Amino acid sequence: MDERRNNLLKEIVETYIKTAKPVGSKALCSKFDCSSATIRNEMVILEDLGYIEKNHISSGRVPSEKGYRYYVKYLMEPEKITGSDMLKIQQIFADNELELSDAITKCMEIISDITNYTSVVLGKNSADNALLQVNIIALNDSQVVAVVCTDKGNVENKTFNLPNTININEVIKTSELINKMLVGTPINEVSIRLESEIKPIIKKQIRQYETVYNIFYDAFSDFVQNNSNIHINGRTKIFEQPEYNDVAELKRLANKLEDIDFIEKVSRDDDDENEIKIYIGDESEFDPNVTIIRKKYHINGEDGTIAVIGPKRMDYSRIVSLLEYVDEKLDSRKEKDGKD
Amino acid sequence: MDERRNNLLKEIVETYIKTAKPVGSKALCSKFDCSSATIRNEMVILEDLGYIEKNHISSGRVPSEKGYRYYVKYLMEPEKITGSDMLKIQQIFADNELELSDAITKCMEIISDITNYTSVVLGKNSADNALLQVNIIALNDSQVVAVVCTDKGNVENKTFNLPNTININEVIKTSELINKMLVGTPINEVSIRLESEIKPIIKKQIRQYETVYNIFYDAFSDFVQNNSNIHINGRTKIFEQPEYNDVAELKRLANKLEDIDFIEKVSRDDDDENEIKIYIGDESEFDPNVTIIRKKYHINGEDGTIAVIGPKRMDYSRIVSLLEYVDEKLDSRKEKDGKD
DNA sequence: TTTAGCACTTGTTATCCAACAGTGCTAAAT
DNA sequence: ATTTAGCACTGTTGGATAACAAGTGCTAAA
Repeated sequence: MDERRNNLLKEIVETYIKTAKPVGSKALCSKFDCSSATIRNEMVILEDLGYIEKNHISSGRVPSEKGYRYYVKYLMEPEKITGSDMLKIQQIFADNELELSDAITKCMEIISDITNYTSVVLGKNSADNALLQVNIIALNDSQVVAVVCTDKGNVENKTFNLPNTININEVIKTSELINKMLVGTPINEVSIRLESEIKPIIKKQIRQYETVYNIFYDAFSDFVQNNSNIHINGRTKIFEQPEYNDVAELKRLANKLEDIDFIEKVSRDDDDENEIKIYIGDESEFDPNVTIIRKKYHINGEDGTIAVIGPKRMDYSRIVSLLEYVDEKLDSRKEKDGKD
Repeated sequence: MDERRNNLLKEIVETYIKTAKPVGSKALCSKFDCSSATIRNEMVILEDLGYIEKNHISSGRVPSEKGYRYYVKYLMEPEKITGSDMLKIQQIFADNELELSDAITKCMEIISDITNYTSVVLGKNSADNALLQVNIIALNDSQVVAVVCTDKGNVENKTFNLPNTININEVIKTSELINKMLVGTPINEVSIRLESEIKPIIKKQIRQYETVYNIFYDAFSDFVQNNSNIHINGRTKIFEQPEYNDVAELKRLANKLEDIDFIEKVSRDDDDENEIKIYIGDESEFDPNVTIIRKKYHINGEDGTIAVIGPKRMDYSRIVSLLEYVDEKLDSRKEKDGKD
């Protein structure tokens, strides 16, 4: 790939990102100071290499996924954030009373707003939380609330109806047992130890131990489920992108964005690396028609993910710059708040 | 309106509900044992009265909002729920361990599923809840979590950073004081009694009583704010309705269903009456292109609203029957659980 | 290696046409 | 007084066709 060919691909990708229309040879000659025929010759090569595609035999060229990937890897230049975008984000972080997770969510709302993409924040990942305390509160003689609290201060609660064959005291005793034995256990391991350590003990003491066991089992599994708090912003913003301008695709995407499993998959990043990651269409397992740009954050002991969902024709450099800027601002917050 | 005319309108509305296509005169003659011309003559009158409309001069007739309203008020007959629908709802209520609000939500999920409409549940209005217990859990020596629980089983929590001039034990003592004196107080009156009864006492015992007082004050006011929990089910189900089968309308509706203000307006029913209410299109202030069917529930001291959002061409009698059936099942639950 | 020129392909748009569904109206029939 | 058959009229729909725009590939000359 000589320089002109690189520049040509870069130009094609960037014009397509801007216009959403296939890029023809004529439109490019002025930029490269040559005739459209020359451009066409080069285009044939880029097409043979798989970086660009045609919709039909006589249409302009559109970047392929491979083309986007190449662009992102080698050609893309960091974009300078505009003053007004910067200002909006700065204002959020200027408000020191705003809790960190709220600030992050607000940032992503802004990003959705100014870019017309959808964004996701996965915060308060309770994976590294440990059990601090479980309380049983009796509402009346047949209903109890189980309140689970972790060392990071995450709290979840669940109400249960007790069959009248079970005495509330038995439930309370079991909770005391858990508080004695399992405090400090990572929250997602509690269920296992509940079975291996608590169950055998209460088996000897409580007749209907299975039911009591289930109460706690449910309470904890509920916790693990509920506590990955995900915020999705501008769910309908992405609908404004021209690629989704037909009914079938719109419905498909709407369903996808409603699907909590999809959103979770998008925002869950088990990798250790901290840099920005880009998933383009079918290349990833997410969705053939979207690109996802994702960044982990780790700040004051709380970690999570921020992600942007847009079309494959996404403004890569802008989003990368914005996410990096948010991250930078997060770092500055770290110095202020950080105690651990 | 003589009987035949009523029957004709009923037939038109019901066929349109079923087919979503304008109803012509020919299709109706067999049902009324007369010629299409006779039907047409009647149709002209129904149109003059404003009950039906034409899309264009030579199209079949479509019910107007006034027509739907008349149908709902005078013509609609209760529909018998099918066995399988009934079974699905029964199964939910059969599970006695399921908390009431979860059961209601599950019901509405089912209804969304089988009808292809969107549904909303507004539950746990804590207005008439009373304080049951407040717990202070120490995370470390500078952070505590205050967990507030009401007699109806609603729980909220809030984390506080303690200035190091305050001893955690002072906070815990205050919580014990509250638990002794204010249990049973309606949750929205707690703040007042906190000031008039608790504050004077801790003033004598704690040097920085103002800060401690503020912690509890914040925790309780937070509670009152946070507790209207809304569930929306099958947000994209309604997209399958043919009336929304074009891009612009689809986007409009999607935006509306994302708008929390809209959803809140839909589900908040300040009226005292308990019967099912039906809001048809522009007739109400909600949205020109949807019908909302809504029912309040009041069960074991917890009250809320269930609502279904569909096209104006909604299957009114089916939804009314389903909502009534859910309500009936809720009542049966009342007898089992209810002790207050 | 570049370029002008040209034939060719495809999508888009407009127009026309016929088939169709359904109406309103009139005049005759019941 | 109702009902109905008949007919003219009016939009909708779908297919065919033509004109046009955008853009390509290829060839031959610069």
